[in-house]
Amino acid sequence: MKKANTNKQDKEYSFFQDVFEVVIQIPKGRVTSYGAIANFLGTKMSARMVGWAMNASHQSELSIPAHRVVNRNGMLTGKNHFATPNLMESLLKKEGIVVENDCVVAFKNIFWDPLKELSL
DNA sequence: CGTGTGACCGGCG
DNA sequence: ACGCCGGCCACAC
Repeated sequence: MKKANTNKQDKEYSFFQDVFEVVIQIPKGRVTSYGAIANFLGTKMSARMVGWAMNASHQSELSIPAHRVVNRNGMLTGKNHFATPNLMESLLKKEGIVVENDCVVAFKNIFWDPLKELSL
């Protein structure tokens, strides 16, 4: 047994868990972008990982409000990965967020930056 | 152990 | 203004 390969094995928490923790803390009626979360984690360049983590959110036992996470354009890019494509939009509307043409209206207004909010 | 992929972002032509 | 391309990290096969 050698191979130690990824030493992060030592950590029980995975990159996903970190992302979930942040997403869960998103206030109701607010939205954030993958890049913002990635930046908060320190990997702004790898915003893709955030999206990837969201993919695992379905398997996560925790309830991950992935519908509050959109791309920097405010577009519901990940809606296709939900149980139903219209689920993401429905959830957002329920929270008072206006969605039009799969795009969050006033995205900048309700944008929630973990770096600014959590980093206080 | 190598390769591929992925719900992104930013830069360049 | 628009479209294409590379990059970056983590996970699955």
